[in-house]
Amino acid sequence: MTVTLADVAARAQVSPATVSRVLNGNYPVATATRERVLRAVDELDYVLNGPASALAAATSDLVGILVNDIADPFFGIMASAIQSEIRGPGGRAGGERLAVVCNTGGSPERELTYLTLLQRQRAAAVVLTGGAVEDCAHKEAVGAKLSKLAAAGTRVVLCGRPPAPEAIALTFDNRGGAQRLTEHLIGLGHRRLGYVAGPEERTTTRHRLEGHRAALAAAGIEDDPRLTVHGGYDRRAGYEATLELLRREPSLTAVVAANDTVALGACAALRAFGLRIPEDVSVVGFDDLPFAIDAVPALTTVRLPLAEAGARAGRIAMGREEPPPGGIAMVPGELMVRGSTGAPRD
Amino acid sequence: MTVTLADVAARAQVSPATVSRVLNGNYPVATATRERVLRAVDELDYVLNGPASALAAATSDLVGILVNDIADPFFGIMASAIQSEIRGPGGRAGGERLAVVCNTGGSPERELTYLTLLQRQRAAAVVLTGGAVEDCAHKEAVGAKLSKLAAAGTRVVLCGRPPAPEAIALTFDNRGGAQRLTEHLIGLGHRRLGYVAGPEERTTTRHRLEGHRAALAAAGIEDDPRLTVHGGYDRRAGYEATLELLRREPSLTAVVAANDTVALGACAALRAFGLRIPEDVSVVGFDDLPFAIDAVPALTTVRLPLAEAGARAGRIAMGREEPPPGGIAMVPGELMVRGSTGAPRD
DNA sequence: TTGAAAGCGGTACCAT
DNA sequence: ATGGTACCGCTTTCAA
Repeated sequence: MTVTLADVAARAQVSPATVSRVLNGNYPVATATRERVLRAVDELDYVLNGPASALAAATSDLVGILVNDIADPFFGIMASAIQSEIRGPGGRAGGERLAVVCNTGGSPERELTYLTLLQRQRAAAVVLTGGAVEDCAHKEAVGAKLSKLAAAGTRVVLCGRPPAPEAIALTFDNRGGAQRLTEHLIGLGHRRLGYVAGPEERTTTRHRLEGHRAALAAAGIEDDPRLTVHGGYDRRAGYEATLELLRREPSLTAVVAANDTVALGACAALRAFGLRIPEDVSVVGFDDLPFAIDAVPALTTVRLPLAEAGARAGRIAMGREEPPPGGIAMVPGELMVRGSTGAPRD
Repeated sequence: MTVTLADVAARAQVSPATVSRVLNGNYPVATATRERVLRAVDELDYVLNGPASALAAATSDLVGILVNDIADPFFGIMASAIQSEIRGPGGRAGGERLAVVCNTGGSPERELTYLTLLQRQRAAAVVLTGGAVEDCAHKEAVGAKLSKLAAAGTRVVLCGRPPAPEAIALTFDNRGGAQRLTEHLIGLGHRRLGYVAGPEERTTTRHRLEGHRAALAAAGIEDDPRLTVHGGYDRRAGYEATLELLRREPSLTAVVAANDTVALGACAALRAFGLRIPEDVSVVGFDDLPFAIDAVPALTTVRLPLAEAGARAGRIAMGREEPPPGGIAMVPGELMVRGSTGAPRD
């Protein structure tokens, strides 16, 4: 049968309480005793029972990370950064925390389901990453869940989505970044810009679009609604949206994509159309994904220190860093131009 | 305080046992009773206590997925597919399983640590993805851990690494794929091929390299050791290894990369050197990542049905699919040529 | 079909 | 510094 703490106690000739104290290291234990216990642990090849421990202590070592699309490197980088931040002291039983990466696929229902699952597991912390769905009912449901989680002692962090009273937030400057991206193209002389937006009803989609429109307005360019096409935050969506843009307005000289993954799809569509980048059409994308660098020499991106943002989220989640004033930290975008986005042809 | 199962029982005027049976749905309960219980659950907003449940039932709903690099889309795709496969009936309390994506970073120690953590959590299943480290001691340690996990009722699946007696394996044809990749270039007339290998002591690295060498040998091309450079499975490593290759042999006409991410780095390095792809140098990579498609029109890849492989791993992990004969299933690669890898210049 | 009650394996308070 | 021991909340025989 499986070895229990009592077995270890018996072998080390101490009480279960002492073994527990040694294992958790949060209580003074005589050195000789500790060694005896550790030896017994080793000899019996004892492994702590997580559920039992979590039950008794009313908390677990799990840290939930909700992402909209785990196959998107954007979230992989975030998750990676958070994960590398949650290790270290403070956790139970050896200080090892387990990151639980949950893939919501952008679905509101699954988001709630996962939050319930994490609540059920008595997670130590929960980090929600990426844009949030802008649906009133859903927003309320999530808010209620987060409140309950927080009340139960789970630390809650929002990363890349608007702040909420229930949690600490780490936000990106989506509006500002998008605005500067479009300004950059306008500065090069572009006037007919296609915009490949993200999914409707997503905060990131709306904010970035607002930034784009602000830049157009500031330059006195009419905002033709036909030049904005919505779709998912994936490559295929970028591909199809761009084809649609070309159908609607074959003479456009630049395409702004709501994120890098979408930008890749846009590039593919342009090429499929026989257009060269950036000689015929310039393409810019939001975010700063390593792989996008190679997609096309002239890809321009707004650099978001994603890894750093993720690391900060992790630190905040684990309570190592003082929550920012008002519970909100803003991570500004930093414009980065790679190669040259060409000037318009005609 | 938090609502417990006993509270629900009291409100529904039944015993805790009945509530438990309703929640787990694995026992006959009168319809009227069930409804009364469910109403109480709803009214009290009851959430099952996972640890308590796991403790009593001696098993949990957690499914561990070990990946070498969560920021690499390759693993994101795998994890995503597995995650979407593990839902459904069979799990405890509502059939909802929680995928735990663990990022080992390719480190043997962390791999073992995570396995221990999952063992501690009494995980329902564990899926190890990607190439394994080829160190005898480590291999033994992992084998021992897996045996214990299996003995404790955890299903163990290996996906993309060599089979082991302790588990069911789902393998890729690394040797064959790599061989055909190189054969393809040789067929185009290339004779001076650089090979950007993965990290040393990794099964995938060795097998793909073996395939490459087999192709060279079959074509009667000398295997110059200077034309093989090792590095990590990331973009930066591919970049640096390619620079090193160019330094050693400026006249090479093609580069074979051990995976797509590395291929991207190789492309970047060639461009930094002022070389055009594929006019000056052809590049091919292993795997089939969506983003790689856009990196350069002529990128050639070996197509691995990653999502399907991941899904199968998930199914096997959950016992929905019969383990393959001998516990091993082979997922063959399928050569896919995109655009044209050019013939050598001279 | 339902209830009673004995664990499951630790934790942490209270003693000593 | 260490031991004794009530719980933690749910599952699951065994009875009724």
